[in-house]
Order: sequence, then C-alpha cells, then structure tokens
Amino acid sequence: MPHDLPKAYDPTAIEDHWAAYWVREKLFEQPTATTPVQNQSPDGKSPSAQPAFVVLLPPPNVTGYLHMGHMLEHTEIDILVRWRRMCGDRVLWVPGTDHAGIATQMLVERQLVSEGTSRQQLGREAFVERVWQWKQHYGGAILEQMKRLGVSVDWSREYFTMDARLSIAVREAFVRLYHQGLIYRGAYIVNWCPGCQTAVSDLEVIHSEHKGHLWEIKYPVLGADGKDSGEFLTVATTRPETMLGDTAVAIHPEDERYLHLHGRKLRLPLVNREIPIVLDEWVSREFGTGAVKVTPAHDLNDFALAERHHLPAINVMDDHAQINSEGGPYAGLDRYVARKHIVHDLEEQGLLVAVKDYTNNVGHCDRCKSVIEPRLSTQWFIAVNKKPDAGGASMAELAIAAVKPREDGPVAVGADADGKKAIRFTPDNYEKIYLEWMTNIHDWCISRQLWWGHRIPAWHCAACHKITVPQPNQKDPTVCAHCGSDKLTQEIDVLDTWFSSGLLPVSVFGWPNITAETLADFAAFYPTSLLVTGFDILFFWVARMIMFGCWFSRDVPLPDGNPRPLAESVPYREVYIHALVRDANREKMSKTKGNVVDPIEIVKQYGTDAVRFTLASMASPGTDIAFNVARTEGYRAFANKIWNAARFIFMNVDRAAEAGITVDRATLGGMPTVPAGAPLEARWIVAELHATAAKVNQALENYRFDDAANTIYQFFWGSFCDWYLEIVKLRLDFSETADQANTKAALTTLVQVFEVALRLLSPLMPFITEELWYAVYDGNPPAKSIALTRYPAGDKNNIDNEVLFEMGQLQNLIAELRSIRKDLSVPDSEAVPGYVLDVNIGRASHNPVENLWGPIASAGRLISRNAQIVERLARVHPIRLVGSQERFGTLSDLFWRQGMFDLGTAYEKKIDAAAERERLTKDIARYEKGLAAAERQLGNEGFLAKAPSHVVEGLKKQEAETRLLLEKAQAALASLPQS
RNA sequence: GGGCGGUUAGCUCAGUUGGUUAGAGCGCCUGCCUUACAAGCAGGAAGUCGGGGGUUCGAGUCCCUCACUGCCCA
Repeated sequence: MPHDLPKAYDPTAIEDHWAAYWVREKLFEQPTATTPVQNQSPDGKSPSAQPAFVVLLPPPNVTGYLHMGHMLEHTEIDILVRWRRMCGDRVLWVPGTDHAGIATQMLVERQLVSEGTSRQQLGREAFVERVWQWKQHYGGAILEQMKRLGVSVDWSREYFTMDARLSIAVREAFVRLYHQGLIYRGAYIVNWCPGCQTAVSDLEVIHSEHKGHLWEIKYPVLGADGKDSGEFLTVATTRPETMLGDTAVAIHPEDERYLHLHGRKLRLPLVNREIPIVLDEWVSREFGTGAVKVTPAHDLNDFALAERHHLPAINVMDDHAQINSEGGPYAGLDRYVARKHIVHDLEEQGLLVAVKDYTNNVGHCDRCKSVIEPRLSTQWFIAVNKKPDAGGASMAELAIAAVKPREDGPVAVGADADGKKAIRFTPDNYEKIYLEWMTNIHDWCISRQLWWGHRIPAWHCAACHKITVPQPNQKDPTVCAHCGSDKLTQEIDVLDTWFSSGLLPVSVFGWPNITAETLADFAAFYPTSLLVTGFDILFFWVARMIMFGCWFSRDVPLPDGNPRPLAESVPYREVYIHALVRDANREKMSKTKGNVVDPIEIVKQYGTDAVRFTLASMASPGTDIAFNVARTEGYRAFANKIWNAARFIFMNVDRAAEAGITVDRATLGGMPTVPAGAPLEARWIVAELHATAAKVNQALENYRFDDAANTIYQFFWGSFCDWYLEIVKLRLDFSETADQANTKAALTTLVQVFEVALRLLSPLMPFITEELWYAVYDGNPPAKSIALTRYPAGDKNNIDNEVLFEMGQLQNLIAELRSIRKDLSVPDSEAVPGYVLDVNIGRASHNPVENLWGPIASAGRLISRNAQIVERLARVHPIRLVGSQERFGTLSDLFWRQGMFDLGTAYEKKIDAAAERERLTKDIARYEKGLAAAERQLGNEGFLAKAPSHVVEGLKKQEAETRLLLEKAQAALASLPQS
C-alpha cells in the first residue's frame, strides 16, 4: 500500500473518524465482570485474573457544556486509563451525568417564564415531566463532546443519577439511615436562599466581604415596675431589620460596664416586646458595644445561645426574605426595604446612637448569588457524628479512619494489613485538608425545597402528625405506622443532589440490588481504583462518597464470603486532585470576565491531541495550569513533526520495497534489541527508547503527567528526529551496490523504534498515534486499535550507558563543529574541511583528560568509528584527525577552537576577532569561577572526609576538565590577532 | 482571625532522599526553503533560585524571620 500521507498534519481530517470508530467498535466496554478484555493478554492470564483498574467519571452537570476543567480532568483520566489498559489491566471507566437539582430546575423554570407560564402553574408532576423532556433533548451535551474527544469510557454503562436503578439506591440509603437513627427532621438554622427558594448546605454558601454599616441602637431598660427606667442599653448590629425577631440581649457576665443590668429586662423598640438581658461568655466584650441583640431565628450563633438560655425563636421573614406578620407594620417589606424603614423609625424615636462603617462577611448563594438568609426552618439532616443506635462508629469516624495515616501502635481501623492507608491522596496535602474538614464536620442538611430531584421517602400523617418511613425493601406506605390512619402524604422536599452522587461508587455497581450479576460486578470493580477530580468538590462529593461508600458497601460481602473490612469498603483507593485551569495570565476563567477558553474551539483549531498534550505537559501535581494557546500551537507542531517523521519512514519503506527489502511485521510489537555490532545510532536509539519507556512508566505511576509528556517529547523530537533520523539516512542505501543486510537491519530498527514510540505516546495523543500505527501496518494491524496493544516497558538491561556516553560525546563534537562553522559564517549549504586534534596522540596516559573520555578512550577513536556521521551532521568534509605536531606546525594557520575537542577549519572569511575575544573572555571568567569553587571544595577536609566518594570523584574530574578548558581558552585568547 | 501553598530565564513551569558548573517549552537574536517536516533546520543570548539570618564540608532544596501573593476555613 502506498503511504500517501498529506504533507502537513491535519487533525480534523482524522479525529472524527477515529472517535466514531472507537465508540462504534465498543473497544472500551466491560459490560459484565466476566467479559473478556479486548486487549492482548500475553501474560496468558484469564480476564478475571487481570488486575482491575476502575474509575468513575465525576458526573458532569446535565445542564453544562464541556469546559477546560472537564477537558483537563478527562485528559488525565484517559491517559491513566489508556496506560493501565495497555499495561494489561482490566480497565473500566464508567461515564455518567448528574441531575443537578437546583441548576436544572432553574434552567427549566427560566424557559417556562419565557413562555409566559411557571412551575406553579404547571404543577409538580407536569413540571418534572417537562424537566425530563429537557434532559432527553439537551442533557447529553457533555457526553457527546466527550465522544468527540475520544475518551476511552465504557458507554454501555452510562448512568444518570435520576435513573431508576440509581434512585433505588437513594431511597434505600435514606430509609436505612433513617431507621439507624442517623437521619432526623428538625427546625434549625439553615442557609436559606430566597432566590432558589430552598435551603442549601454550608458548602453552597460563598462568603465575601462587603462594605456595610454597624448600627448602634438604644434599647430601653425596664424598671422593676415594668416601665421604662430612663436607662438604655446600646446594642450594635449589622442587620437592624432582624431586631423584629429579637428575644433577648446578651452581655458578657464579667463585663463591668453592665454589671448593674444583670437580671433586668428591656423593651424592644418598635415591637415593644419585653425581652431579657442574658449573660453569656460567648459575647465578645470588644465587639461593638459589648451588648449583642439575640435573634435566634436568623442567626446561627444566636440560635445556639437561645438554646442555652431557653429563649424563644421568632421567624420574622418568609420564603422570599420579606418581613412576615411577626413584623407588624413592616410586614410585606423586603428585608432591605424594611431595614431602611426601621433605621429611619429608630432615628425618629431617638434610639439610633451611631452608624459606623463596617466591612462584614456576607454569604451568597453559590448558584444564584442571592444573599443567603440564615433562617429557622424545618429540614432533614444526616447526623454524621452520631453513632448508630445499634452501635459502632459514626459516619464521620469511618470516613476519617479510611484516610488517616497509621499512627504508632495498633494498625488504624482504616489501614490494611501492611499499614497502608485505605485511601491515598495525591497531592498528599489534601489528606490534611480532608481530615481537618471531616473532623469538624456539621450535620448535613439534605432536604431541598425543589421539585427536580429524589423525593424524600417519608410520609406525614394528617391524623397524628407523625412520620412514616418505610423499612428497607418495603413499598410506599399506605397507612401511618404510628396510628394506622390512611391520611398520608409524601414529604414534598427532595434530597440534595450530592446525596445521590455520593452513592455512585456503590450504586453504579448495583447496590442495593445484590444479584449474582451485581455481586460479580461488585467483586470485580469495588473498591474502584482511582478518583480524579477537582479540589472544589473535595467536600461536596469526595468526602460524601467516602462516608457513604464506607457505610453502605459493608453490607456486600467480599468475593470469598467474608465480611468487608474498612479497607475494602472505601469507594476508591486513590484520589488524585487535579489543578485549576486558568487563562494565560493566571486569571481564573469566568463568564463575567469573558476570559473563558472553550476547549472545543481550541480543539477545532489545533486538534484534540495537541490540547491533551498541552494540558498533560503542564499538569504538575498541585500547580494550577495557565492555559496558553501558544503552548498548544507548539504541541500541534510536535504532532506535525511526528507526522512528517512517519512520512519519511514510509517513504523509505516504499523505496525499500522497490529494492526488494521488506520489514518483517512479526518483528514489530515488542521492544527492539540490537546486536552489539550494530551501528552506534541503532544501539543508541534503542537504549534511549528503553530509558524513555522506563521513565514514562515511572512518571505515570506518580501522576507526573508533565514528566511523562516532556520525556516523550524530548525522545521523539530531540533524540529520534533530530539525531537518529538524520544519521539513519546514511544507512538507507537502496542502490544496487549497497549491503542489503545492513540496509534492512537499519530499516527494521527504524520502523521498530517508531512503532514503539507511537505506543508510548498513544495514551497522551490517541488520535495521531492510531492513524500512524494503522499506517505502519498498511491498514492491517494486529489489533483493532493501538489502544489494545501493550505499553512499552523499559528494560534496564537494555539501557547501555557506554553507548549513551559515546553518542553524547559525538553529539558534543558535532555541535562544536557546527558552532565553529557558524562563527566563521560558512553558508549552511557548504561543506568545509574539519580537523580534530586526537588528544590521545603523543600524550601521557596519566593525563586527566583521558579519563574524561571514559569508555571512548580518545577523540580519535570516536571519530574514526563515526566519521560518516560527523561529516554529514556537522557538514564538514573531509573530517581529519591530526596530531599535535601537525596542528601546531603545518596546520597552524587554520582557525582553531579549543574546548572539549580541539577543532580546526579554514574558511575565506576570517573569524571576528573582537567577538571571539569577548566570547573567550567570558568563558575564562566562567571557568575561573568554577575552578575556584571546585578547588575550594576539594581543599576542604570536611568535604573530603564526609562527602560520598562519587561526589568527590565527580568534582575532581570536573576540576580537571575545567582546568583544561581554562588553559585552552587562555591559550586561544593569547593567540588571537590584536585588532 | 485560623490553616495551607507559592515566589527559580521575558512568559509558563520542572528541579526526586541536601551533592559536581540550576533545566524545559514558548518567546527573543542570527543564519538557512540542506528533497520527512518553514507547524521546519542550525547556532546564540538570557537566571545574585523573593530579602535577611541560621544549620551543614556543602543549601534552589532543611530551619527561623520578613516581604509579596494565592487558596481554604471561620
């Protein structure tokens, strides 16, 4: 087959095709736990004996479109997953989406408003139906984008958090926790969002500083007769409108200013309610006036204080944060309008003492940005710190034990037998952050006043007002469990979306419906191997999965029938927290700033592979990524480089075929080795390949995507293209006089190394490697995809350090020759004779320089073996070795440069003496500095005594080398003509 | 207010347990369309590793301190 690749790499021409192919061929599916894995298993292991590598896709929000954060996350997971698959693991990556209660409901409500109707007009049932319709039409946007980006997920297992099977898990989890005494309903201060019309959890409140005021208000002190005594107590508040709900004023018991007021009562202005003065040590004497008004229904601290002092709580606002009937004349006013009126009225009554500027922290809804109203409200909670009625650890305790490092003494609950943590975080500082949060966790408010979501499986009885929650596996109740009445109505609230996503690790594998099939899934895939996600949902999602996973998976026995210990109950063994993608100026991307980079647009311009590689190359754990398209442009160039290397190789394969030389396909697919007698470049590139493969595997093992990417880049471009391909051109001689065996050997190594390099690169750049890998096999490869081949493993025994050293010296020599040519302004196209002093000639063997040559022994030996290479790559002809007599005698009028090698050449344009002097002077300064430092070190007895011998030896060698270079540079400077 | 991180070349970042003269990509300068590749090739310039102090034979790396900066929690 002719290899007619276009001259320039065009990603758009190939990516759609392969993306569709991968999905169509179901290459990455693992529909049951026993389905044979599609990749080769040369180890001869049966599928079930292969280690599983299981990842859950953090479910994107159904309302969303793919952004750079997703692209980074998916790229990282896909790299790891493709890598593990190629390493022979049974890989399962489960995709899905999240129903995103508030976001989705808001979106559809907005649609309704634009149609002139509303959720309320439609009614609950019709509204939910409408949201489902919306979901069917538009809810798959991100998954479709993922298909185009070619991520290797198992599409047969796609989930949606509102799916029936996952909803069963949600209901089961709720009823179990309820009957374990861990879910309760009660009136507490919650974060009420007047915009979204629902309670939200602490995590959904974003605090930010706002300039406001501190109002100081006088409350009249009542005398023993219950009438105004003429005395006042001044309180300070940032929210005067809440005074309508005040039920006390608190002072510090030891505050000397107010000792005389102990036991007295106050008249609450405007409302004229009689309220007590209470003493509480929580009050800060320094803040404001040291007297704090207590509004239990609208402030968390006040609520706690009110509980301590048995004070009533008066809720003065409705769902819309308007003053309710408790507010008397202010009823019906918005909270901020009421504030103005109240301040005005207080001022009129002479009760406003002062208004001071004050910056306070105001909580806003993460979703709609409304100012959160802390408000007393009846909600459902999970008691995360409570031990279950039947005994045992609390959810938070388990979630801590799963992550906590082993301490001295007995093995921690969460650690497995050899003391490893059950869950390991990377970067590891997230472990501390997680533990800190989990240790101080509060009860989790799980009810939301929404229609879109999992409706809470609890029924209220109109007769006895008690609550009926069905037992596990029971159907919806028809009569009250307490009084037998049939006047039951289901709770109208739905559950927090994170309640369902927190269950995913267990629910996607069938929990709680444990059948033979789901049990097999559980046995094979739970705990999952890895979670890759962003730190922003560390608490929202990661922490809750750990709590739920540890809690509920315990019911599922291990494959051997034994109970599941904590180490096997965790939802995943590893958590990798990825970075935030910022714009090129390190600014956070945001719609309001308008600096959002759409990954799909960038992909269209540069190709998926280039974008993936950009993200990978910058994904150093713990460091945010400043996404710069200049970088992507560079990696598109890299793809183009590979493309053209392939064109060059294929061109030669075709030429070889015409000359009757073919590469045996059977020699492809493994790792190449070359005989000791092979040319230097062949032995070198194979050694480099092994070293590269070893390094890349190591990097991926440690989530060092950047190291992996940069190592492959350096190999492909820096070693393979820049040096090996240029040298191998010498061997690709298809003329009749050529030695066919040599040509064939060179061609074989060339194709072999290229094929391995493609596999090495494949997890990072799946598209171009798939295309070129097919081309290597003329369209008939040994597997359906390069993704199903084996990942190259570097073998240390094949990293020949002598060869690496020898090639390194040859590269230095060529670089020096190129440099001297450049300084003499020799045109690039013109070859000039080159002279190299063979340092071994006429020199005593004890010369330290000789040691610098290591296994090569001398410049002469290096060059005589590789003259062709030097001539071609340095564009010198001929290259001649000379002895010192000749160099200082008959050849002394050449221009010589002295470095590691003594090189000479002649060209009509003489060297620029001034520039040469400047260069040498600079070099001399550098050498002198280095030499002085080395001598100082070597003269230090402490160093000689304490430093390891290889460091001392290395420094000695360096000193000798520097001294030599210094001497040469000084001699060269002295011999320069005076200008 | 509490906690955590960062500060290395013009830009974005690496730098493994302290060890020989601190690296990469992009950008910059110079010269080249050398038939795989101008999305390329070759050569080159560029850093007192935020400041100060300490430990050590030896510090970009460990400790203290200051400055600036980012994030999380309250």
